Amino acid sequence: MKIRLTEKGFTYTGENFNIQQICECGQMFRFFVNGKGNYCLFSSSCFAEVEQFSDRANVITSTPDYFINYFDLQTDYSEIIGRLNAFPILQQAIGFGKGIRIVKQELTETIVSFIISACNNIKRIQGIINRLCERLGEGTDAGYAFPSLKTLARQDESFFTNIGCGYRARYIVETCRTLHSTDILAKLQQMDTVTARKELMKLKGVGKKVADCVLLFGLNRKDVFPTDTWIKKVYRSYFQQGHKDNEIADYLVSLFGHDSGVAQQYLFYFQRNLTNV
DNA sequence: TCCCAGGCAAGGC
DNA sequence: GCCTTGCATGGG
Repeated sequence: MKIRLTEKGFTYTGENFNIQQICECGQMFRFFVNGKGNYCLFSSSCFAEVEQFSDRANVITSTPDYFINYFDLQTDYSEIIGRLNAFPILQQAIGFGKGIRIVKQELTETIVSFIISACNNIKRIQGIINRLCERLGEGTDAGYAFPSLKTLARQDESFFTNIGCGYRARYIVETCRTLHSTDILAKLQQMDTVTARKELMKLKGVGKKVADCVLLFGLNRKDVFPTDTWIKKVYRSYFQQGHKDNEIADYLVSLFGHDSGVAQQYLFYFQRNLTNV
């Protein structure tokens, strides 16, 4: 068994799990490194501290079931890697970040977080989301939960402006109220990827890129390739040229199929760490 | 300082 | 449809 429950949480023994890479590959925003050098992360109302070793990881948490699902531990990433290694640039990126896994985040948190991410930098995104949780989230001994949809839908635009959302404030207000007053969230789970994307893009502040991030990180649809400024750099450096910006995502999905989302994260992490450190 | 950041909506054609 | 522009804010 790769997963063993312990008195403090659980231990995962196996390949393809590196908590630094999982946190830093751009899919989540609520994490920090504590005094012991351990990555600590919040998701929804759950908290975990992870001790990383070369052959295993100890996940210290009061909600092990949540994080066993969250870390996508039932998926065998070596199979995905085996297929992606056929592409030389992927082989290189996987060599750099083979411990990445696609996490399964709660839908509302994913939608709000990635609306905030638009035309923003990662430090500032993290700051805004932390303030959002501090002001509206339920307090626990570990920190603050992500606010409930009900609480979010009750805020007016000035609240989101005051925590630094800028012009995204009105998008968040409108989208939270829509999510709260309809059953879109439940319906999204049942839709195929293309239909779900169209539905997501009806939400204010959600375009193609944000929708694809929600599909990947919130609905665990791996047949999408969120294409942002970093991925455009990757495309221009390593792939066949000639596609317009709005054609790149479809082209990359045509190459990587149901492994697209995982490929995207390997390449994103690779590109950011090559050029941004 | 000035440029840019995991884009999106709205308006013009 | 496709292309351009404005947008709040703060990190580097």
